[in-house]
Amino acid sequence: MQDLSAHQQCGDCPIRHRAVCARCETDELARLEQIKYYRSFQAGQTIIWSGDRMEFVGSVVTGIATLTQTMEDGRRQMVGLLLPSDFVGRPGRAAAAFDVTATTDVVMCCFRKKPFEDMMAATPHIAQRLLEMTLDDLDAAREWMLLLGRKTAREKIASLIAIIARREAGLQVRQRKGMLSVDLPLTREEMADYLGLTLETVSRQMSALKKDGVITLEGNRLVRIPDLDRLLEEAGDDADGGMLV
Amino acid sequence: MQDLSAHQQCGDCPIRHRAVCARCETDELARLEQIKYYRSFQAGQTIIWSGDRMEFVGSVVTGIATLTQTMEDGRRQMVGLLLPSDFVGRPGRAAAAFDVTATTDVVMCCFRKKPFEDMMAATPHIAQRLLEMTLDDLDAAREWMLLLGRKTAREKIASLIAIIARREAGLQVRQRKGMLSVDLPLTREEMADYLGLTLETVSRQMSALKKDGVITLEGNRLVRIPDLDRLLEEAGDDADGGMLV
DNA sequence: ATTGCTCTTTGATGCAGATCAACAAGAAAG
DNA sequence: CTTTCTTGTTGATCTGCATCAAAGAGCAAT
Repeated sequence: MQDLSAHQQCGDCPIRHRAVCARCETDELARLEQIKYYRSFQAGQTIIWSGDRMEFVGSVVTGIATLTQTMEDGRRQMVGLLLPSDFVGRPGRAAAAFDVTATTDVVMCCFRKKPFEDMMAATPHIAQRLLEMTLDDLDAAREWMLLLGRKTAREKIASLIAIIARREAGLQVRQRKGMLSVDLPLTREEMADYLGLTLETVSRQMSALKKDGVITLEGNRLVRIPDLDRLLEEAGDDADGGMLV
Repeated sequence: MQDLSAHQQCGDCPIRHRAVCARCETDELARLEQIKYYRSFQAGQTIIWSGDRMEFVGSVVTGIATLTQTMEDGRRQMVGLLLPSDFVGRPGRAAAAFDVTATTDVVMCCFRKKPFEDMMAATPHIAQRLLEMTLDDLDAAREWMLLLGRKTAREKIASLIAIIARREAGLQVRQRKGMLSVDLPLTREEMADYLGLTLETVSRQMSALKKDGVITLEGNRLVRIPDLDRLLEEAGDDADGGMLV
């Protein structure tokens, strides 16, 4: 089920300025354009199985995917949420360490691993950008460790909503005018997997935050945030939300 | 309290082949040698405060340091354990995101940030190695997310011992001949901060693992592991311990 | 030897979140 | 319109770990 029809120009790409190719000059981009190919995945489909040989790396162009780890007895923990422009795969490693699953329909811009590695060795701009993105991912993972290890269920939910709001808002921390609203890209169960909770606890805490006026729900997915500061307070973050750059 | 007397040659450095300089040629090493300087920190001393301007980056040469995050009400979560050869600091970022604290006496090989960044831009070997190390750190952080989000207290303790054993053994997963023993570099409280537990729970689970013959204790710090497979089983990891490379 | 540390162990009790269970609300299929 | 499936909500109960509390063990200083 692959849609290979789209032969988009890199210049028009919606993630051109944020993905691993962000720093590339036009000639470098032209070379990438030659080796790239698009793949589409349906919602629910597994993109990469943990332990499998990785034959490609790539960027999420549209849609949302998750990175998860599963124990033998079935306990699951999501270890990353992949939004458009996020990079998938690890150059220099043969086997995937985590499952990658499409949560919505996903289009990826892929490169076979070997040509990409060669390209990376020859193109410092790609390696530089990948380093920058990896350092960001590492900081995000470490923030998540605080959440998983020390926050209460209520704080976890508030943090998740705040983080998704921040990422959807294009990294603007504050946006006081008008009421923020966030379209949660996750089911209750996926939220639970991300937060280290059960889906019942997620549901209960969502209801509690709604009852206390911290959020409003419109359907199951659309969350409105009347007061972002209030939400951040509930999240237990210091006021600035931890954006340093 | 800085010991600046040691003017070690990079060629003799104990972390020469594993640190950020691992891939450097002799001429590159010579340039690094010119801008490096050593700093010593006493056990318990804070090396970097979260939020402070980072004026230097560097590698742990000897000793053990921790990376921690603290909430306003005092809840703490360790987000990284820094052993010799690990890199501290983030090129391209002005302020530190986490506290770095010396757990034992620590010697660091430091570079002022700006010269190091310049050097990195000019020396692909350094950037390459840093990318590789950062990707490893990211994988480790994600493994830790599974531990924090889904493992029981007993599994957490077993996992910690297994991971430290693996790192101390120089990344050899198995070493069946003779009994493994591990010198825990952490107090019970530090273990608790790392595992998202209280120190009482850590103490209880250590006692339980000892009672069940999974480990033996010699003093408070020295742990002997009669059967590594048994320990890995208790850790809830799949048998291979997750080493992919 | 005694005092005062810090670190660790162990016990008693309480609670946040897991587990078990039932039901509601759409949405898609017949 | 009814059936079935998926997803979410809510209630009742259980339990693993936190919390509160006290005491032991090792070690340095006096």
